[in-house]
Amino acid sequence: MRIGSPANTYLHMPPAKARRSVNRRVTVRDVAARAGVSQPTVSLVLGGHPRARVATETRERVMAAAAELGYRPNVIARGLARRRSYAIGLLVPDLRNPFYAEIVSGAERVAAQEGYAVLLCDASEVGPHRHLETLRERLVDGIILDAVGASELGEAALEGLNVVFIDEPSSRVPFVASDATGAGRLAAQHLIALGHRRVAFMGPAADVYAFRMRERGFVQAMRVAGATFDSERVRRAPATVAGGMAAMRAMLALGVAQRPTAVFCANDLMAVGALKACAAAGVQVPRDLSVVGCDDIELATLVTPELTTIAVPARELGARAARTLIRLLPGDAEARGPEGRGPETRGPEPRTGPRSLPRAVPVKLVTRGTTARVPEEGTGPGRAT
Amino acid sequence: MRIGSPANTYLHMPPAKARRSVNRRVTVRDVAARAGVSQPTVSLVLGGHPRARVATETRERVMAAAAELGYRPNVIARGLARRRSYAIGLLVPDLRNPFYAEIVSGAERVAAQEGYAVLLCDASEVGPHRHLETLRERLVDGIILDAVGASELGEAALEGLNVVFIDEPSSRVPFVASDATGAGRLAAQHLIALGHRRVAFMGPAADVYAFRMRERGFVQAMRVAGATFDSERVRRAPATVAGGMAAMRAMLALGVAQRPTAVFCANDLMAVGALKACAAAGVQVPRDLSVVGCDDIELATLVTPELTTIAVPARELGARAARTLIRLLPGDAEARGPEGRGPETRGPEPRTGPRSLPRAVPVKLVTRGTTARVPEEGTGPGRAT
DNA sequence: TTGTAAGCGTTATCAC
DNA sequence: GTGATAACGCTTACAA
Repeated sequence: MRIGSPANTYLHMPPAKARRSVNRRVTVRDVAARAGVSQPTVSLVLGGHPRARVATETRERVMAAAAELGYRPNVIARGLARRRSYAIGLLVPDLRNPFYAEIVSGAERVAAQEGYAVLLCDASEVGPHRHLETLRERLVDGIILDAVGASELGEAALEGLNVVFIDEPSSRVPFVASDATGAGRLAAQHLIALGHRRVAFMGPAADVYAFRMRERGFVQAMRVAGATFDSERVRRAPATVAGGMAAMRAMLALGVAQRPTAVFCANDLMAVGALKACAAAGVQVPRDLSVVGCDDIELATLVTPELTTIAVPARELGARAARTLIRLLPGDAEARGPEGRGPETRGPEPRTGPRSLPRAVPVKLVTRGTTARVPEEGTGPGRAT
Repeated sequence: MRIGSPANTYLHMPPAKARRSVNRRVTVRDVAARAGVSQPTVSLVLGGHPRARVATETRERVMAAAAELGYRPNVIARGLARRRSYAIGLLVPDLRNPFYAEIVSGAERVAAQEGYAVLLCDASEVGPHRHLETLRERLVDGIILDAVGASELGEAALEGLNVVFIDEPSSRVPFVASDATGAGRLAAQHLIALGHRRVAFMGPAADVYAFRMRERGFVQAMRVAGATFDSERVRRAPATVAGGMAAMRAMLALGVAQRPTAVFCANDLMAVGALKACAAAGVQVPRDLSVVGCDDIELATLVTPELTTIAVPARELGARAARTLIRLLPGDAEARGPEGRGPETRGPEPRTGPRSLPRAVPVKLVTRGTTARVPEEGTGPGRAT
C-alpha cells in the first residue's frame, strides 16, 4: 500500500508537467537547479566517485541541496547508464535447508555491506534455468551458485556471466569450498580412534560435489586404517531427515552381527533422521551404534544425545563467496582503488589461476554425544571425549 | 568469472562503435533491424502487452527475429521507462530462524512465479532502515515486512512505499497474519483438557505482535477456564533456544511445589530450549512437566520427545503476503486484465478497507509427545492423545 | 497498423 | 573545474 505521499517538492517546470510531477521523486536535475550548477556536476559529486575533481565549494553546495531536497539516487537509472546493476543473484537449492539458509545469510550480509542487493532464487520449485534467465534479464553483476554444478546446467547457461560457485570446484569458474574430503577424513579418524572398524556411510546418490568428497575422504581414510569398506557399506538416500531415517531403517534390518558399529552421514539432517530411526528401533546411540553427522547446523545441538559432527562454516562460506564475487567485479565506485580495468569493459576477463583458487575453508570435528568406543572392543560403553 | 563471450552479433553501426560492441547484448534495435520493422514495433510485440494491435504477420517476423538473435529484454531499461522494477523487497528479522526461512521461501516462490525478483534483506546485522533505504533507491515495486512493526520504524520510513506486513496488523497497511490469539487459546485449551491449572508462559519482552497475541490468547483462555494466572507465571526471554533454556532453568529453580505443571512457549525454538533445560535438570517431559510450542517448524519433530505445538503455516503466510502485495501493484503486463488504474499513476492509492483485510490464516494444535495429563490430578502419567 | 519523437534518470565524453 | 550533448535500452503518446 502506498502510504501518504512524499513531501511535494514543487519543481521549476512548465505547468503542463506540474500536475504529473506531484508524486515525482527528486532527481539530479532538481538538485542541480537548487544548487545552481549544471546537472552533470551533481552527478559527479553524488555519483560515488570520491575524488572527482570538483571545487569544494561547489561540492558542498550540491551536497546541501541534495540533503535539503531529500535526494535519493535512482539505482535503476544509474544501472542503465553504468551498465551495472549493483545487484547479485544468489541461487540455492532450497532455502528451507538450514545449511543453505546459513549460506544465504552470510552472503547477504557482505553483499549488503558492500552496497549490493541480493536477488534470491530458490531452485526447489522454479528451476535453475528459469532463475538464471531472469537474473540475466535483470543484468545482475554476478551470480553465486550453490551446489548447482555447471555440469548439470550446461556451459551455455552461464555464458557471459560473472559466477562464483560454492562447493563445486571448477577450473574455469572461481569457487569457494569447504574441505569436504577433510570432513570425511576427520569423521573416519574419529571413529577409528574409538575402535570402530565396521562402519558405514550414508549419503545421496545425487552428484553433488561436497557430498561426493565427504564420502571419498571417509572411505579412503577408512581403508588407509585397514578397515574393510565394500559397497554394501554405503547406503543411498536423499540428504534429508526422511532420507536418513529410511537409510538407517534399512541398515538396522541387517542382523546385529552384520550391522556396522558406526555410521557417517553426509550431513546433519540425515544424521538426525538416522538418530530417529534408531530411537524408534530401540537401538541406543551411542552405546549400540555411533553416528557422525556433517555441517554442524544448530539442530545438531538440539537432538538428544547431541550430535557428534564435522563443523562446516556455512555462513563463512556464503560470506566468502560474496566477497570473491564482488572482488571480481570491475572497480566499484566506492573508492576501491585504481584496480578497476577501466569502465569501458563490460566485465572482467576470465580469471583462472591462483587468484581465484582459494584454499578450502577448514572444517573441524565437534565431538558430542553420538559417538563412543566400539562396544565389542572397548572397555564398555561410554562417552567419547 | 565471465565465461566465454556471447555470439558476436555484428551490428549495422559505424566502425567506430564496432569495437565497443563486441560484448554487447542484442537489443530491441537489433531485432527491429533484423525483422525490418521499426524499433517501437518490436517493443510492442515483445513488451508483454499481449493484445497489442499489431499485424500477425509482423508479430511473427519480430518473434522470429528475436528468437534467432537470442534477444533478452533488459529489465533495467524497461524498469526505467515503465517506472517499475518488477522487483519486491523482503525484509525479515533473521534468515537463520527457520520460521522466517519458511516465510521467505513461500514469498520467493510466488514472486518468482509471477515474474518478480525478490531482493532479500536480513535485518539481523544491517538494520531495517538502511535496507529500506536501498530498497527505495532500487525502486522496488513493493516491500514485504515481516515482524518489523511500523511503530518501531516510524511512519516516514515507509512513506510512499507499497508495503505488506506479515504478522503485524495495521489499519493503514495491508497485512497477512496468522491467528496468533487462536494459537494461544488452542494451547491453553489443550492443557486445560489435560487437567493443568498451574501453567506458565514464556516469551520475549520485545514488542512483536504475534508473540504478544499468542500470550494474550493463552492467558485469557486460561483465566476463562478459571486457572490462576498472575504475572509470576510469565517469564521473559528472547524467542530463541538459548532464551527458552534460560527461562526454563529459572523456572525450575522454583520448588517443585511452586513450579507450574505445564508451560506454553512463544515459539518452538524456545520450547526446544526449555526441553533441553529440563533434560539437563533431570525433569522428565511430559511426565513431570508438559511443554507446548508454537509454529511447528521441522525441528519440532526432531527432538525427543517430539514437541506438541501449534502449527502456523509460515510458508503459506509468505506466499500470501507476496500475492497480496503483487495484487496491490498496478496492472501487470502479463494480461492481468484491465483493472490497472492507468499507467500514468506511479502506484495505487492507499486501499484500506475490506479488500485488504484478510482473515487470519488458521492455526491448529498438533499433539505430540511433550504434553500429558497433569500428574497430581490425573490417573498417572501418560501420553496425551 | 506502423513509424516518429520524446522521454525515463543517470553517467560519460568533450569542448570551454 | 564546469557545462552542453549524447548515450543507456526501452516505453509510449501521437502522427502518418
